[in-house]
Amino acid sequence: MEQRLNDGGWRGSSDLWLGAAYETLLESGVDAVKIMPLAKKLNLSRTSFYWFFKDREELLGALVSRWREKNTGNLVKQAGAYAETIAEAMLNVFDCWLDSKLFDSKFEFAVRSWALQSPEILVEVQEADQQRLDALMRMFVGFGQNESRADVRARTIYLVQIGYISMQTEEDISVRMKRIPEYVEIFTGQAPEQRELDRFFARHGYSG
Amino acid sequence: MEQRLNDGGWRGSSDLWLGAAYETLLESGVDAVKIMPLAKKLNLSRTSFYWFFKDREELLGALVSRWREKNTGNLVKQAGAYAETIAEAMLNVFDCWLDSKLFDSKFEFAVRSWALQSPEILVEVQEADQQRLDALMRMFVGFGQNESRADVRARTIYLVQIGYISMQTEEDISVRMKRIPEYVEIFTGQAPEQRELDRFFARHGYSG
DNA sequence: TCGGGTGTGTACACTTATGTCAATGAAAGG
DNA sequence: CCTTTCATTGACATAAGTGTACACACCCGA
Repeated sequence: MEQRLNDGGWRGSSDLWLGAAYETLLESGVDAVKIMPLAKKLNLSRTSFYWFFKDREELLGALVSRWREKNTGNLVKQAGAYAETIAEAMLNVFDCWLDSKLFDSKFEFAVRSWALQSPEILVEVQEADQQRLDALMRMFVGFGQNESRADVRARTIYLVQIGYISMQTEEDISVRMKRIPEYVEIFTGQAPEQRELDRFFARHGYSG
Repeated sequence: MEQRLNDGGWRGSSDLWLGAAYETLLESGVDAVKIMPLAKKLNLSRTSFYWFFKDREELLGALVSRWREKNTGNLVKQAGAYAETIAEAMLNVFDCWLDSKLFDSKFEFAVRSWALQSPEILVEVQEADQQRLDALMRMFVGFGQNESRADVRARTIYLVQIGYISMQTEEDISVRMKRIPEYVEIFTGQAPEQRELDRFFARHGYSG
């Protein structure tokens, strides 16, 4: 093949392989994350992988770390963000579902599917679920809901989102925005103020 | 090996292989549904598979048919079942989530994960989602909700369930039953009557 | 300029999967 | 009994993946 020096620098790196693994995981699931195909994708020799990672296991481990660090952290943060009303707090959480910088839905689904076939990953996922549900529950309790009510409401919004991810729908942002007010009312039992909605729409660059 | 005649009859059949494939799909995902491992599981020679199925593709196709025929049908049926109030109608739908004869959650999740890596399966899943959402929406419209409200409510209950499945939680039936009244109220905006709940609990053999 | 660290590639040994083919075994009916 | 049908098998050819060993090229600092 003889294409060394093609871009003036040295090619490979740990992140290159990890990035390719990430993409493949999202597109085709864990079982497709194999060294040979990744090498083909990157136009590198298969064996050069072993310079950066001990073996395939180590690569998969790096993938899980990436997921853990991104998704759970931001959701917990948004659930605890400042808000005057429960409706506003709810909209803060919705930020996650609409901004891929805060929550990576495809990654989330890929990892959950992975958990199907790996007990270790299942444990990871269940720990994440617990942390996220706790954060949402604290949000409702903070706005005066009793424990049982807060538990079911926290579950509802979390499950709706996990379900939405699992549906793998590709919808226009405006379609989703139209449903937001109804969702807020169902989830919190309280309709959002127009100014709360306006603030929300504005920060997502949507003029409703 | 030599264990032929072990149960008085002849061993193999199309259903035997399909059954093994089903179990493997649920435990480990599509990529684990391979002929060699199935043969090992069944203690049969790998090649005898090809008497019943043309190839692996045909086996996977049979698996999808099984899923399609079971899950969507029952959900649509329950959503259209007789009910006096919206709360009662809701409880009819809940039957699916609590009775594995009506809806096979693990199968559902396995197929959805499969859809991640196969466009054909993704199409199947999305068609199923549409049919199910439509049935739920008709239910709400039938009880006097307007279109937009019915749409969001239908989505909410469906997504909560898909999300629940996707969480792969193993919970005691009593834990789930305790949440039922709250869910009914959140989903329909109307609390269920005690007699409605009693009828529901009774048919699931639960004395709340 | 020379040598050590850093990447990369070729060759090898091994494993697991796929699907075809021809041979065979058992049960059942005439 | 002999043939047919259903069911199973082992041998074969092929493909795709894993990881190791070792040689080679490139870059930088002494």
